[in-house]
Amino acid sequence: MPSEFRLYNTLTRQVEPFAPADGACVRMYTCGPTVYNPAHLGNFRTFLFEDLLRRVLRLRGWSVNQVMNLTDVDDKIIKRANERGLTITQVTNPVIEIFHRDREYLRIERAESYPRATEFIPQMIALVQALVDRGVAYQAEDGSVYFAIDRFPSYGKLSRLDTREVRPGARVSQDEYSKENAQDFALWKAAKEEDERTGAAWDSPWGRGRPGWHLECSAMAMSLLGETLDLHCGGIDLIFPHHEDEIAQSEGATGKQFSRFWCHGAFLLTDGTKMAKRLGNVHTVADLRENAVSAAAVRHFVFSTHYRQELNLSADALEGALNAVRRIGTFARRLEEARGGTPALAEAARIAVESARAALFDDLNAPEALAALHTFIGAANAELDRGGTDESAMQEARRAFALIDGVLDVVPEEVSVEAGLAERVEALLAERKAARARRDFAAADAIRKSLEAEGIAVEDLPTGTRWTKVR
RNA sequence: GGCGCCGUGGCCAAGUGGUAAGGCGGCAGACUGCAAAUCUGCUAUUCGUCGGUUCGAUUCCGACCGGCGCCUCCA
Repeated sequence: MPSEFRLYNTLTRQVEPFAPADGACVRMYTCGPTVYNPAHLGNFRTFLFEDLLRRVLRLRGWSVNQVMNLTDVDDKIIKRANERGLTITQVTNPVIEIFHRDREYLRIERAESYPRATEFIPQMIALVQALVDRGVAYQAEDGSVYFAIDRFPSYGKLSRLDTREVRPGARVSQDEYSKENAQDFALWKAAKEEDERTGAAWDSPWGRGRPGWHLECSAMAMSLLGETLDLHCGGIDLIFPHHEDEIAQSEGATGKQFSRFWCHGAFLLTDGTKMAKRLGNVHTVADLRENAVSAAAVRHFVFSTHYRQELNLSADALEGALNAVRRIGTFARRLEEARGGTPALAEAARIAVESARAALFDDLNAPEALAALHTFIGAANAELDRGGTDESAMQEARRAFALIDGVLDVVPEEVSVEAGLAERVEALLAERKAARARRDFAAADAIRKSLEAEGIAVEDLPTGTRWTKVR
């Protein structure tokens, strides 16, 4: 199947054809979490977008080498470690564990590597050295090393911001470091007392210190993926300054293009505003689990809006996703159990795959892929109602569903059944069957109602009665 | 102040210079002892407002109104 894959590139502000430079493996770097606090759903929206991207890249036929960094040394981590009398590692280790648990809950595929900033200090120092050698970085009086943006002419090409002036209304930097130029950013920060105390200081040619935030990503990306990446992704708020600075550092050191494509996911909002820790309106994966919001529902919710569009988290939207995903789950089971199909089923399957691929390859149009899936489910259900004995049509339908769901991954998980429950339910259902046989529907309905009250759905099918635990 | 995004039915949300996908919800019908699931039909003469370009605009341009984001903590 030919189909060109197209992706929006922040560098050019256009949707462009994309393919990996070597034609086979996409080398992508995705900015990961700063691990001082469990990541919130806003962070996960971005990670979900990246999960979608890597799955679509594979659907297109490429392999993927994804790196997601874990920023395990930074101001907030040091602050927290200091407050609690811990080392930064003692702060970050448990948070990293939570990150992976949340990641798995949301069915976000494991990236090929999760480098920790603290494990790449030598590479970072080498990068700073290269920049100093090339004359685009300097050590200031405070001992820190800064990148001199006016010695890097293309600075600003990604964000297209006029960095010359800081206007009224802009947040003003309260920098405690001394720099030549207000826009220069720290590559290497001279160690302070609390850095030493929390294990956040390393030896370097410029004295004890620690890496600047931007430096971490450049060093890890280039160490693990080479000097020119195919793709670099993150949240839209990283465009400036983080990604702009990464470009400056990396290209300033190598003279080569750092990343061919830059992709940014839009924000997740809560109550109409950005979800951010400092605004105190964050929701986490833990909140979702408490409210029995399945991963499938979250994915459906997130993928129902294009990744470059803001998305507002609301109870109504989540509820809608939960219901939609229930229909998908019912259909998935029905597909497994069906014996045969019809020619029209096969035709619907072909259309679904074609539409979903076209949508996904067109700048990750997940909402449209979801629509293709739903349209397929409607058509397939109608055909299945009609019966049919065509085995190959059935297989084609299963393949189509597996292919699309292999990207979206929106079938709700089965609710686990605790020991002993099955026997108890079966016993009650036997009683109910007897009641129905003697047409004592009041008794039969009472049993069904009591089971439903504890989260057991009872359905009478032509083939017999089936029960499922729904929560 | 600079830069940028958005405004589509009750809710969520695609999309296109040629006459509005899909989901949720709701209503009616089929099926069922009744339900559930599923199916069928209905649910925006209209895409923030006002102008302009055009044979034709929701889609292009301009203004305005409303919401949001970035301008060195930030997914």
